[in-house]
Amino acid sequence: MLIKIYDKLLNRFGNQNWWPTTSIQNPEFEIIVGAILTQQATWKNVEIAIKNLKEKNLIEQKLLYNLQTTKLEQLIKPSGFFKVKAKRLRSFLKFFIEKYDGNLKKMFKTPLQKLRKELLSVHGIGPETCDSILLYAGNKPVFVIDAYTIRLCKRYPVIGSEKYEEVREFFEKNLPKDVNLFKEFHALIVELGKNYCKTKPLCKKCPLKRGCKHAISVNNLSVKKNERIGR
DNA sequence: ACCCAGGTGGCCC
DNA sequence: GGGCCACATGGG
Repeated sequence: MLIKIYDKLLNRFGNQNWWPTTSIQNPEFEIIVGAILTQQATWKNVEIAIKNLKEKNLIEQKLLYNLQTTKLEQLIKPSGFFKVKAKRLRSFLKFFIEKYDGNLKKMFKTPLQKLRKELLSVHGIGPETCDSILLYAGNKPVFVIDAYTIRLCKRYPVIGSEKYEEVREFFEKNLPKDVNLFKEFHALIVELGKNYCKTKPLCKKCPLKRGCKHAISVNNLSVKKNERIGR
């Protein structure tokens, strides 16, 4: 059933090729930085912040950790919540450097569930950021759940849960264990959410709406006016 | 002038 | 366990 939704979304929106990176020398690390910076922010703003870091060649674990906090704050300012995010980046870097010597291969060699627990215990890394790191930087078969996915579950009650862990397990158990599929599916759900699942009623072209040419049987995925998700 | 974004932690009950 | 709040910039 989930794979059917995936097909509809892929057919409608096309391949998203997540995670977007520009770095050739340290793309996985850039993904981790982006995963923290994109918390409750638009990707456009995160791109500016990453560009600022990149211009100073700071997409590198130890260089970034050695940077003064106030300097870091100024560079990531466009991504919003900049003081909080500077602190969160530094908590991750402290963990990453002290525990794994800033070595990505070493970190991702850790047994998945153990690493997941470690990441979740880092200040500022919650379930979505943690799983984004595991999936997109570490290529681990972990499905990323976000506010859009929860929204989808509310309106398409195949899962019967709106709790992060339960929804994640449902997706992981009911899809082929395919990292690239996980990457694309999550990206497509975000694309759907950005286009159709916000406060406005669903557009006629929504692939999850009845009557649409890509329709599946979903009653109503629209969000009530003034409904707030994720806070 | 609102409202929102690829969340998270703290505090309260 | 759930409900509310702060955090902050840039775009619609």
